[in-house]
Amino acid sequence: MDTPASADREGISRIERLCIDRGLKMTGQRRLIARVLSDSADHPDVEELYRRAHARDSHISIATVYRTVRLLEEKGILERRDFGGGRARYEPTEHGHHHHLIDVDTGKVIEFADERHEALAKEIAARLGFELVDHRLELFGRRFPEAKPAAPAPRRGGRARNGRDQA
Amino acid sequence: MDTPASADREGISRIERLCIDRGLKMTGQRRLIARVLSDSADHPDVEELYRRAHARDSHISIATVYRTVRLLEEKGILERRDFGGGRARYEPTEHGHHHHLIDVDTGKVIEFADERHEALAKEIAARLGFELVDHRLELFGRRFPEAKPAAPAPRRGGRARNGRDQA
DNA sequence: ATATCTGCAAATCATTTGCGAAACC
DNA sequence: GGTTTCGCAAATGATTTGCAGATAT
Repeated sequence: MDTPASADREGISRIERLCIDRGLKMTGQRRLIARVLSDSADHPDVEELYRRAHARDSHISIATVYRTVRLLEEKGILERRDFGGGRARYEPTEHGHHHHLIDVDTGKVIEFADERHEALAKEIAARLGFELVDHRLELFGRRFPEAKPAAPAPRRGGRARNGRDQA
Repeated sequence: MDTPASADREGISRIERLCIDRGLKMTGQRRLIARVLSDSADHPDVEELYRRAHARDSHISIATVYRTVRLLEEKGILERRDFGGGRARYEPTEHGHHHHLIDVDTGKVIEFADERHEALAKEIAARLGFELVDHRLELFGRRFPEAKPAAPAPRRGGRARNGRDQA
């Protein structure tokens, strides 16, 4: 038997632990969202988080997911990302400074870190007269040998439009 | 007398030239927006472009600015940027691959280019099994010696919220 | 002439928020 | 028990769009 990353034997998920440590009031829905987050290895948007949470307990509303995700971001437990596509995506704060490579065909996100890049960024900022507070690097790439299956341009109504489209 | 970058003696602005070259129908409002863009050295958002255009001719609507800016982006004349703050910002396509340093206190954007970074990005993508299609690097920094004047957190209603706030 | 563009207002979309009811410490 | 959170629906803010009239080629 393997215990999911979320809980050790019906216990407390990693994210829930962090919430408790910061003194957050743990409601059922927060516990649920924490568990969903702990089980997620990807970078879901709010809609997706809601879907996953709703699947486990349909008594949760998307407004609560929005509120919780924002709260956790303010508490430094989550980080908001914008990869284009008009929706914010979230990932747990943790693993040191890393960056993202977005597969332009599938929208999949791959994480990576690179020491040389960290040093270079700091150096560039200094050259311009700034102390580096933060930085982000996003690579958009295509899997090496392959013909892409010609993705249809979605162009859906309303707002939402950004550098590139998401999956 | 110096001629503004937009037009050589009542003539055609740089951006308008590009529009004509791509065979766009040149209406008065497009000509105006083209001129405003040609005169802008910064990275204005649509609201700001509308303000600048409206100042020259109040017979223009913001819907037209949105439509034009999108058209020019599709034609490869403009590039859309997202520096956080919930509004897209635009800059003319031109000067080779460059990146941005955002002053976290003022929201000002400084452009820079760095050969070593270009090479490094390509190398990282390759290491991960991808051909680099595009990439973006954004540095967030604070001017070197100085105490920041403690900016109040805006937190305005509605949507709009991103990594960092804009100026 | 005629296909395209513009203005206006209404529609969308992601996200936030007011309010009374329910839950946590 | 009092404060905080929740669900719902309505409000927001950025952006898009339908439609009738105005325009560029």
